[in-house]
Amino acid sequence: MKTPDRRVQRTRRTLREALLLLTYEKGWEQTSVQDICARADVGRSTFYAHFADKEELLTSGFDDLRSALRAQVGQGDEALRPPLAYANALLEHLDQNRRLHRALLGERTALVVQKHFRRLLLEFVAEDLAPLVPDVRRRDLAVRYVAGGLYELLIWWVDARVPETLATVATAMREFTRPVVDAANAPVPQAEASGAPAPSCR
Amino acid sequence: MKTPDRRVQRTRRTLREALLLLTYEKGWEQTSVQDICARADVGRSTFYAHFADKEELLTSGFDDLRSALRAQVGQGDEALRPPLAYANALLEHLDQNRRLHRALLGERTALVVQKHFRRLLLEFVAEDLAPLVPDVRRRDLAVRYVAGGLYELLIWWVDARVPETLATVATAMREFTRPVVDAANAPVPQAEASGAPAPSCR
Amino acid sequence: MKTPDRRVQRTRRTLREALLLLTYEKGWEQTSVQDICARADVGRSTFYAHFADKEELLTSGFDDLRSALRAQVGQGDEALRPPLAYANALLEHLDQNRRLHRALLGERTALVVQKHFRRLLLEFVAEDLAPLVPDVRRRDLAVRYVAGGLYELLIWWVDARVPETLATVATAMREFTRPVVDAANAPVPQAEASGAPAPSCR
Amino acid sequence: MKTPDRRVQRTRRTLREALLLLTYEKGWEQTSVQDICARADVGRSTFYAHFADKEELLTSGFDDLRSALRAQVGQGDEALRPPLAYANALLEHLDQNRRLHRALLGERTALVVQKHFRRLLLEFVAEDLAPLVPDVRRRDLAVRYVAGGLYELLIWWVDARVPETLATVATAMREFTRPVVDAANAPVPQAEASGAPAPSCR
DNA sequence: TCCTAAGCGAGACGGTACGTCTTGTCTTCCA
DNA sequence: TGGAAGACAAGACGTACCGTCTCGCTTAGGA
Repeated sequence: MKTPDRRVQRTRRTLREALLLLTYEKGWEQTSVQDICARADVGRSTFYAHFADKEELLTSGFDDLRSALRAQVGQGDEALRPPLAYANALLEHLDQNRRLHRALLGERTALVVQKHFRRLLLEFVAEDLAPLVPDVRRRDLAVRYVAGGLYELLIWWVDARVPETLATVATAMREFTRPVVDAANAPVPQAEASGAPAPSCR
Repeated sequence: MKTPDRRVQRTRRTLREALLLLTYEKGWEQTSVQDICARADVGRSTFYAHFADKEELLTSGFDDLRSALRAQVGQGDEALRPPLAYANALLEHLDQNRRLHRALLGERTALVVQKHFRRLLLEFVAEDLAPLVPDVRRRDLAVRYVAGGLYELLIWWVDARVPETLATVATAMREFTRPVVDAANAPVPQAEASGAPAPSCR
Repeated sequence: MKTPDRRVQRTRRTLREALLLLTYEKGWEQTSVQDICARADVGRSTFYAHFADKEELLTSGFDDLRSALRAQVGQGDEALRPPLAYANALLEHLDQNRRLHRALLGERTALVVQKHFRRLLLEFVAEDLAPLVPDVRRRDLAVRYVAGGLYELLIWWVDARVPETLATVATAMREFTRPVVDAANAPVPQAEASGAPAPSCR
Repeated sequence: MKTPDRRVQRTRRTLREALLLLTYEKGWEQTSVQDICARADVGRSTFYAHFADKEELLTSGFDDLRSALRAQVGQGDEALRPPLAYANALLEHLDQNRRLHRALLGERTALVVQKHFRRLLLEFVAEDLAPLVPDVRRRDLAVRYVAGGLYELLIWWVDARVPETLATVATAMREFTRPVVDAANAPVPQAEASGAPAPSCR
């Protein structure tokens, strides 16, 4: 059994905080390991003793959101659980830490952060659609589309100067997603059926 | 009237080619200005005489795609033009230069490239929805959602090891987008109306 | 036979003036060819059409002083001409262009300029001592010593914030030099005769 | 109290040696920081971690000569100590490292090196004359003259292809200097007293 | 008076060095 | 003995000059 060694924990925590603070201040890419260490008052070699990258440092603290959302989804029967159950929780989380997330997801963000967040969304959406769209290939397409739509919606909302209300966005997320799911379940049309007579109910 | 000076054009073109080639080979971030110059057989100072960054070099050549697509949209009456008119052109373009675009948009890409591509999509989708969704705020939401969906679909397709056929993706793009547009035009429900009486045809 | 073409003369003159002005303002080393051309309003390629270096540009204009002084020495019989005949002329010249010479000879100067000036002095002193010190080897030593002494005296005077009067320096130059000449003509002591019985009058 | 860390010392020493060697080989100005680092097998960034310039590197090692000479002067009573006590030590030092000093002081040298060396001489001569010439202004003049004379003599000797013997130069230094000191103490003549009756003993 | 050779500006280009910055490894010291 | 401090190599960055060159315009000076 290994010793926790409080110093180690303290060091890691301090580094994480410094990273977030600096990312918020200057953007992810402009934040160097040197900066982080300076801010955290930690030797640079110490940093590398704990993490290989600043990316790894970020990753190390990224699971919090994931598990928080996971809790929101609940443990009810999968089939009965409504899709986008996590939507409000997610929006509230973003809303509360808007400044931080703006730094992490906004215009100046780095790939790494996006990657994690997008992967998170893909994962959740995939779970959502799993019971709803039986055809795997259709589902795959839909999952991408929906996850992408949600992602764009979210970062736009987070980064907006005067954002829409939380409720508006939550509603839009659901309203837009539902028909996509329906479309994914509709029979594949032969061609791009030109002037479809009644496209509303399809 | 200023003289074009063919040397300048040649230099810039050579540099652009080198950039794409190297990005394809090693990824955007791993490609240094030095590499580009070496490959293009151009002095490093010459590079900086033309571009401030490798990013600027990229940007400078990014308008080709934009205008190519713009051409596809055609000049027909805006109201009659079908949405996503550019979809097939775009997909074909991506398909033909799949290797290059995989480098530019795939997993290892840099933010910069994504930013440009996403901006491009947002722009086109915005034009598409402008005549279709009168309410500005609803349209804004929908534009984001659709653009995000398309983006995710596209990069997934480009990066996939065994991708779906072009037709499949094109169809999906249209099938998923149409009902979102419809939803954007539907009257806003009061709340997340739980048991909606007749939510379309579902 | 070639024609002078006044433009050439004008260009060279303008460049020389710009060089001096800039050297005065920023020091020799800090003055780039670019600066000179900009100041002279002359194309950089034109500069290189005339001179290989900024050093060559300097050198090209350095003979004026030399010939001016040469004129002062006069054409009288060499044996009768007093040593340091040029001293006052030199001092007056330095005094009149003190600001410029401070730039050229002062603390921030470049080697090149020093080299020229010191060579000039060596030359003149050598001519002075030629008729006065018959022994060649002794003369050589003395020439160096005297030239060095004069040089140091001059640049100190030129660079001094509150310089001595011209007359004081001129007198010192002569007073210090005369006994050195005498010493050069004195019989060489055998060794550094420690307790020299009668080392002159000291 | 801080620890010396031998690596630091080693690095600095290696760099100094490389600098001298290269200056000897190619001249000061032609020696780039890159060269020095390559020769010393030291990273270029390491160089800049220690010194701001190659000039600073030179300066940092310039005190050795100064203190060596200082040691030669001894600590005897100042009044009794003979002037130019350091002359032989200096000449011997130059003689032994003639090749190096030829590089540092000879024709191709840079200002910086000259500056340091001339300052050194001025300093020592000033100390010599302090007890010998009471009048400050006269002394100042004499100090410059003598230091300049010595400097010119020395660099000429160092750079000569077939130099005079050390003894010859040492003797000349003393023989030339002594009467200058005398002259500095003589009453200032009203004019350039033409044919001084007994200039020998003045 | 023409017209031809030159002087000239503008500026592209390759090249070299600079001093700064960041990264990740490795060594040394200290608690 | 393991963590903190920091020396170090490697190498990219963007800037500043350099000296060479090519291109056209203009402007003498000789025909």
